[in-house]
Amino acid sequence: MSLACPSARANAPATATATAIEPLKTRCSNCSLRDICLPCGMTPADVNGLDGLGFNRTKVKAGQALYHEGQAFRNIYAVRMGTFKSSLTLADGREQVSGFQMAGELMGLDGIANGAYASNSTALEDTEVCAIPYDQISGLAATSTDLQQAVSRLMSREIVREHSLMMLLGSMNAEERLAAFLLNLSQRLKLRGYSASEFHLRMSRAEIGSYLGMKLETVSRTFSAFQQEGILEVDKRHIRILDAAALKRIFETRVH
Amino acid sequence: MSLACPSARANAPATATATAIEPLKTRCSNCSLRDICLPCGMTPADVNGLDGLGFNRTKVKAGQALYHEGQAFRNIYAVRMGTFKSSLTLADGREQVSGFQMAGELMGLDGIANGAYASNSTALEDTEVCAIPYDQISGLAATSTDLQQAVSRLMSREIVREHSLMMLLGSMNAEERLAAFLLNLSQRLKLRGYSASEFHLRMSRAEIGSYLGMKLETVSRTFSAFQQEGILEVDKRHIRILDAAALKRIFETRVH
DNA sequence: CGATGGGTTGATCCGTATCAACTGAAGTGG
DNA sequence: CCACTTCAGTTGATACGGATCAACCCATCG
Repeated sequence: MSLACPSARANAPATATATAIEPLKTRCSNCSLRDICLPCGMTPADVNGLDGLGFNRTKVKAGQALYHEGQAFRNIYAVRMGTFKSSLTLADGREQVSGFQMAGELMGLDGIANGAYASNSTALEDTEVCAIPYDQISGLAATSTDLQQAVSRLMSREIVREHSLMMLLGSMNAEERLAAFLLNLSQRLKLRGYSASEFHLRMSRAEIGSYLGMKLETVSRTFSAFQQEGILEVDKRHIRILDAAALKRIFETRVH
Repeated sequence: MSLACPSARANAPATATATAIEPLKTRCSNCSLRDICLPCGMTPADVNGLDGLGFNRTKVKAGQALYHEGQAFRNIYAVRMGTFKSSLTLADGREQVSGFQMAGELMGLDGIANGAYASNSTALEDTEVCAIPYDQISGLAATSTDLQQAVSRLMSREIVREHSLMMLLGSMNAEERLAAFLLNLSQRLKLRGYSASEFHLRMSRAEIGSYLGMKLETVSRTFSAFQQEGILEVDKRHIRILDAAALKRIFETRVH
C-alpha cells in the first residue's frame, strides 16, 4: 500500500557474507530506481550529494546471505535487482520470515538500533544490491536536511509496514492473509513496471507460510481454493490473478 | 528486551484531541526520565540543545485519545507518566492493538512516513506526555549529529520491536504469547524502578488479546492456567509472578 | 436497585496443524 | 542415459488449540 523509496547504487566494502564483485560506484542521479529508492523525494542538489558517495554494487547469488543476525552493522542495502527475504532465527533454530524485499527497497535498517543487524537477509534469486555505508549517509545527513528526512521517512514507512503486518497476523484467517499477500506483491510489482496480474513467486510455500503465520500445507490448500473459486490460476510458483476484485473483497472484509 | 529511549519534557501546541494543560516547558536535562527517553545516549551539550526547545507538557485523561489515525502529524510524543495503547482500526470498525507505551517511550513515529499518524494512541489511565514538535526536532537534528542518531536509533528500535512481535504472532501459541507479554512488561517496569514480579495491568483482557492475537476468553483461561501451575498469582488486573523461570522456559522453548 | 462492564468458566465447533502418502521436476552418479 | 535421491508442492485423514456461544459472578455507578 505504501510506496517504498529506498536507494540503489553501488560501491562499498563487501560484508562478510556477500561476494563483492564489480566495485564500480553507481550514482543515484542516473539510476533507474531513483524514484522508488532512497533519493525519492529529494531535491536534485541533494541527490548529487549522494552521487558523491558513490555506493558499491554487490552481487549476491541465490541462497546466499547478505548479512546475518548479530553481525556488525555497517551498511544499509538497497535492492537493485532480484528478491530478498528477511528472517529471524527462533530459539529452536527454525526461521521466521519477516519480509520480502524487491528492487528499490531498503534492508538493514534494524541494525541502527544496536550496531548489529537484528535479522538475516538472504537472496531468493541471483541479486544485486547497493551497499550504503551508514556512517557516510549519516555524515551527509548532517549537512542535508533533505536526506535526513528521506531516511526518517523510510524508517517510518518500515514501522507502518510492520504495523499492518501485525494486523494481518493478529486478526486475519488463512484466505485473508494470502489475499493480502498477493495484493501487496501485485501492487509492488506493478509499481516496478511488471504485470500486476501475472507473476512468478520467488519464495517457497514454506517461506510464504512462515511470513504469513501459517503452515506450508495451508498455503498450498488456500492457493488451490482460490484456483477452484476462479480467483487465481496457479501453476507452482507461477500465479495469474483472474479476479482481483474478489481478492480485494476477501482482504477487505477481514472478517474474523 | 531492548531499552527504549524516548523523550520526556513539556510545552507544545495541543493536538486536536488532547487536553492542553500546564503549558509549562520542561527541560530534558533535569527530567527524571532522561536516561530512558529521547536524550538517552546524547552528550550533555546536545541535551542542552533539546532544553532550548522546551517541550510542552500535556495531560491526557484515561480513555482519551492523544491522536487518531489520519490526523495531521505534528508531534512525536514521549510518555511522562501513565500508560498508552496504540491501535489500528480495522475495516469493520474493530480495533487491533499494536502496542502499549509507558514512561520514557515514544509515540507517533509512524506519522513521519506520510505526514499523518498511521495509528491511534489512547490513554489507559490518567497520563502526561511531552509533545515534541517534529519540525523543531528535525531542525535541531540538522545541527546535531548526536540528536539525529538518537532519533534514528529510536526508530530502528521500534522496527526491531515490531519484528519480535511479528515473530510472536507468527509462531507462538497462547501460553508462549502471554508468557512473552508478561516478561516484557515485567522487564520494562523493572527498568523504571517498579517491581518486576508484582504489578497492576493497565489494560483489559480484550486489549491484551487484541495485542497478542487471541480472544479475551483465551487470555483469561491462560492466566488461570498459569495460576493453576503456580507460575502466577492473578487477581483481576493484579499480577504476581511466582515462578519467573517457568515463564522464561515457556517463552524460550517456543515450541509450535 | 437495576444496569453496565470486566472477568471467569463451561460446552461445543471450526480452522488450521499435523501426519502421511503421493507426484513431478531437478540433480547426481554409476 | 537411466536408476536413485532429493526437494517442492499437492492432497487426504485426523487431531487439537483456540474461537465461539453462553451462563454466571462481581464491582461500580446512576
